[in-house]
Amino acid sequence: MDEKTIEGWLRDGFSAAFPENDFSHVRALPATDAKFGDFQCNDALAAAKTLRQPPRKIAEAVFAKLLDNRPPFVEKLELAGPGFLNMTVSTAWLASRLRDISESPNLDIPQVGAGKKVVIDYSSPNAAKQMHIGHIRSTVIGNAIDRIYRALGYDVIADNHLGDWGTQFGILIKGYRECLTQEERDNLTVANLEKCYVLSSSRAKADEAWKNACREELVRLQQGDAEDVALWKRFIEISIAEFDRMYAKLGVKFDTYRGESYYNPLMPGVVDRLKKAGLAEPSEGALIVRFDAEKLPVAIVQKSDGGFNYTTSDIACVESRVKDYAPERIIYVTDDRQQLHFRQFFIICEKLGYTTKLVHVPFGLMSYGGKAISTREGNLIKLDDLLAEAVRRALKIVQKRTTTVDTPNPAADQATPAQISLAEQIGFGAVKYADLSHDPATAIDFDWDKALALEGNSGPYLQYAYARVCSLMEKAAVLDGGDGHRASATLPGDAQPPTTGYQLSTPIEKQLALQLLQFGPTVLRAAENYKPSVLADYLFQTAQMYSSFYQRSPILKSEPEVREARLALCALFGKVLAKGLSLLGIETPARI
RNA sequence: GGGAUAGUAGCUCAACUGGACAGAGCGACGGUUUCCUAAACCGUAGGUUGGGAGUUCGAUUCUCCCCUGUCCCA
Repeated sequence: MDEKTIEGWLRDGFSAAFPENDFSHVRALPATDAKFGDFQCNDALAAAKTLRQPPRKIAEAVFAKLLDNRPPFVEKLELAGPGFLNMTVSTAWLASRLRDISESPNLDIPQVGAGKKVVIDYSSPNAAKQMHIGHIRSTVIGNAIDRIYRALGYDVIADNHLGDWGTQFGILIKGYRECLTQEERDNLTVANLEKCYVLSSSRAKADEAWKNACREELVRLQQGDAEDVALWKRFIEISIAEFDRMYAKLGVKFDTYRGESYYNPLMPGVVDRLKKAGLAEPSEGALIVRFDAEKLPVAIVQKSDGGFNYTTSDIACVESRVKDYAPERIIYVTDDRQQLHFRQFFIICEKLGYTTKLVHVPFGLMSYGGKAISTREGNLIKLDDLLAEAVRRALKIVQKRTTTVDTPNPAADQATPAQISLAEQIGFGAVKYADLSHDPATAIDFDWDKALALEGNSGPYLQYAYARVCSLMEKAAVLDGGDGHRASATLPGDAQPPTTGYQLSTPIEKQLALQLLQFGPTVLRAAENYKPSVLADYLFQTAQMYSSFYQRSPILKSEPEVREARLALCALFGKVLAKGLSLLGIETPARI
């Protein structure tokens, strides 16, 4: 038994009491209330069902075994209520655990993904359209899952499944030729593409000849007409450049941009395999897959006009990814309207013999004013505009705060580059956190003030907590006779464990220490549940705890030993906070 | 019509997958700056977890039936 793990001891206790059963799942959870101790184990209660015995009796049996074998660092073990096992650990043990975390290169995040590959499919906007607030969720949630999986040691391939193929390109090419000025064509932007699409498609609705012309362009494109293909490529390039501009602001990076067009040539092969496997059958001129056993509606894999659809292209996509990457799992982050579609094509993949774990992470669609976001509703807010407003709001506060401190001349309406950069870190952080702090499943009705909250449970609250830690470290270094640079070396890099040890001399310090121990397990839980919100919530709670501690406990002015110990605790908190925020894609400026 | 998903404080959300008295933020009210950044901290008020039944030591969580919203399929 690893003498540092409570869980090893607990599992041994359970196994000793009930040798027939498997207790590898037994866990020590943080106590729900400090009055119960530091940790609690509920598994004796949970075992009541499988062991068919009263929970209290099971707990008593385990309790006896645990007492026989109690490691020194468990100061107290109590049996409570219907069968809770409550534990109190020694401060020395806690201190040594803090030291472990502090010295661990990944802050004790379990490396469960080592040697495993995972593809994460997210963001996936449509080409030739500007990104709007509805795109935040897939991008930001997907990116956080991406970062979290990397932190767990997974080899992640972030894939942007662009909507770069389909009927809209006939309309676009026709629109490009007829609806734009020469100048607009020469300096083509996504905004202009969007404009000519709107003009062309509305014209197509009213004008049959126009509609046919669009269709003809599409056919030419599909048949590989050099001119149309060149145009299409240009549209895609311009679109990707524009997306990348947004991704740069959001700190998002993809490994590949394999859009729908990439899989287009593979679709006939998919249909062949479906037929051979006996999964697809003809119906009313189309080719369908039935899901009688699963009680799901049929999926069309080839339309009566010979065209394919999403089910087919997504199967082709799985085949392609399995072949190229051999991932252990593929994660799709899309809105929840697509749940049926995913369920269907996951089943098909399974029947085709693919063993790769396929996961759909559905999120609630973002609405605005209670209505779906669409051009037609006239409620479409461009992502660019949202981010600009976020920076504007953050800048207002940044200027108010920093003008007095740094720049004696407040006349400047013009923000300095440093102020703008800071406002971006804060504003973008606020936007991301507003989304990530919610369970992906909840639908969000967009609200400027909520999306850009700067107080309370918000991104800036966490950034502020971090900046205060940095400031504290800097002052400590100065007081120690240094030049103030030690702080930047201390954070976010290496928090030096105190020579005197983490003392944890007050209850709040012990609480904070216990909370910091939960960082690794929390990151794992966030990954297992595909919920960055689990991590966001943890970070907020931790920061609250820290702020409370910071408020009531003098640090720099304490006695040398206490001072050193508290500084170390603060530094470790800072490291955990910075790491956690980085996993959410939120930056941590040292000053704010 | 079938299915998915949600319903928790005035508002926005949590609740570690069945655990101890359901917790935060915002808003409201009241406090805290000769003191390490007040974007902070402390306190008060606010709940029949949509309704009803069931399963068991124990239900916001699981099952069934209603009600309401959103979405998907034909």
